Amino acid sequence: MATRIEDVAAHAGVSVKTVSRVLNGYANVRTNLRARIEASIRELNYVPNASARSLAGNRSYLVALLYDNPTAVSSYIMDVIVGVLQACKETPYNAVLHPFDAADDLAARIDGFVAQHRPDALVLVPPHANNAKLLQRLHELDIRYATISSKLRESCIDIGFDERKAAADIVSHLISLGHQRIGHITGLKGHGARTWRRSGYRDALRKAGIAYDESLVVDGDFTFASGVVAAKALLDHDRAPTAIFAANDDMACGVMREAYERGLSIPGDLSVCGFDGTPVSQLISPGLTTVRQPCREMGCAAVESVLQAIRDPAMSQQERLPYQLQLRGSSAAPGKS
Amino acid sequence: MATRIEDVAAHAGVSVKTVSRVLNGYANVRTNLRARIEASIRELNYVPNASARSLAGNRSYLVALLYDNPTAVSSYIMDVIVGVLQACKETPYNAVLHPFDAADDLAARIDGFVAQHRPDALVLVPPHANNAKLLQRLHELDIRYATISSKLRESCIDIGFDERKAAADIVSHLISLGHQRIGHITGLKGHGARTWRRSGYRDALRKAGIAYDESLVVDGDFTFASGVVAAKALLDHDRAPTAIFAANDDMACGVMREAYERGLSIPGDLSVCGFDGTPVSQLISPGLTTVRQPCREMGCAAVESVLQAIRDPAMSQQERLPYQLQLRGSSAAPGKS
DNA sequence: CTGACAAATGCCAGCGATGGCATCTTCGCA
DNA sequence: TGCGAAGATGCCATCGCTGGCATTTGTCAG
Repeated sequence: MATRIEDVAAHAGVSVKTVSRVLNGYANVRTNLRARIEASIRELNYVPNASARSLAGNRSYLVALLYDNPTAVSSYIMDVIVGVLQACKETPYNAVLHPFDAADDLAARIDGFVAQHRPDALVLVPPHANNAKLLQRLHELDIRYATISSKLRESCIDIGFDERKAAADIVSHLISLGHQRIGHITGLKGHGARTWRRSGYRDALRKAGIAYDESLVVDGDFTFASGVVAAKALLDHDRAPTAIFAANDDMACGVMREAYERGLSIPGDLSVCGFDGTPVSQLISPGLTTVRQPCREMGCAAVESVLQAIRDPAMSQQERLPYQLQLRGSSAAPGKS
Repeated sequence: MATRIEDVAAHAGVSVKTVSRVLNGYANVRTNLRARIEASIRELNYVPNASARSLAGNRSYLVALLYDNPTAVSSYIMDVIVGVLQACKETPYNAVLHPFDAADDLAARIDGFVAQHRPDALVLVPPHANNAKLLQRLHELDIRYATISSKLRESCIDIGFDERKAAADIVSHLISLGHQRIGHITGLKGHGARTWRRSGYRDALRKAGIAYDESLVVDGDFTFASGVVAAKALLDHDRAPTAIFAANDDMACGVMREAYERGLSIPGDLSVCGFDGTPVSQLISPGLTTVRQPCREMGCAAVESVLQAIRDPAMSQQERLPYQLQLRGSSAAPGKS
């Protein structure tokens, strides 16, 4: 039914093996022959059969993206996915998405997944990227992988950005506007992001010589609802902050909701900053000041690095991508309407 | 390296073929044998190699999701993706995402894709779902597919929901609140969604006996920016509407932005409704009244139907899924603060 | 108990590509 | 001009599994 390599070989008058060489980019094919074969390929509209290739070559041309939370894909993951797909587009590799429930014993389930699909490489995002047992197992299985995280672990391929500094930057922005009492809503316990962003918050205060006030730091869990609850607490404070830095955009929206309910004007009565740069940050009014995480770029870079590592197995690489402060209407000098 | 079917056969003391029968769910295997083989499979942690299976069986166990707009995955697509992945999880099938630029000549490019991956089924979302040339080519190639659209074409598998009625419902909601002058911002020309939603808008007006006023209908293109522009036009109208129904949530956010800039209160001075039920509709303040499209459910249903059609090739099926009106703070009786 | 038929099981080829090795060219240099 | 090495090309086995058909086992009526 479809064209096979054999057809191409016959059409070009060469052996199957030579066509295979051209397909796989081997050097030792005479220039004119290569041209003839390439012409035949185009003419016959030949595309190699992925299954046969994978079976014979013991390569799958598959890059698997493992992520958590199969029921609600965050815009974070979405953006990473876009980057991954984009990076694959330029290569013979294809992406497979695989939601893996973090609750499961991943280290055990990964074997089945690998046996079935034999991906040539994996890309892991948090929290899997920080699952030591999983990484351990991947080493045992000798599978190349890239992690996307801000940990920047050595001896692996790890793509990230400087979350701590980004958080510090955004808080410094608030300080430069004149804010002295700045509240912070943290992320979910156990997530690296929680720690990095809170550390950045403290860094900025320290740098500005502002005393750290523990009562201005409230636990959140990255959800909108937790942002609302935390905002209530902060706004009920007897010396309420004039600005709030939420550890992500959803919680910042929660703060804006609570401000709305109380009739507080933003940024007149309260400045609000988020983190992530999700679509909502642009759509909400006023626009939300935030940090855009380079999600797409990280997805892209992860795939590129890990594919490069297939060619040069010795490679290990840590890469920090640039982030962007996005200053919008939700932050302004305190007390200004 | 990994376990093969041969190992399982040896372990269970049967032929490879019999193991294959068990794997593929053939009926004619004696019960005790089947149990023994299943035990061996579990014990050895055996998972069939997908490439070999696909090559030998001329089936790929792949469902491909074709979508447009590779640079910015909309939350619509993302939700469909979640549904598709979810539906695959229960089956031996896997999903492959394939962004296809609508600008390209799809009907031509599809051949290469099919030759390479031999997906057993395709799922198409708009605008590809309405690309007649593409569908034609798929018929020629004899590839099963499901479309997700509200067109509900006969003789195909088509999953959708009643967009027109949903739009009418939401406008009726505004009317029931007491609004008489209701503006509408349309979707992008050429999109079915534009037509259906506008028709629903007219249906609701007609049903309520409100004259259709063309000057209250302004072109948009589904983007936030176009929402802002359209809102300016409507609010500058010498008899400005008291409510605006935007054909999607992003444009509704644009309306809210323009209201914010003008110091208009929502819903006090202006009620706003969107369409889609994207995450932003919950995060924004006040919450946006909208229609939640059953995206995830549609993705799920599309896969289920098309896989069913593989078993029963004669099947064709149209399914309309329920949508949900989500009434939130952005809509209220006119003139009420 | 036997024969005939149905059900269960096994054997072997083949899916479409690549890898290893054998063979054939080409080319440089004595 | 001839020879050897390097480079180009081809042949055949093989990857792990399923399909078709042959063979074995089981069942039941006569």
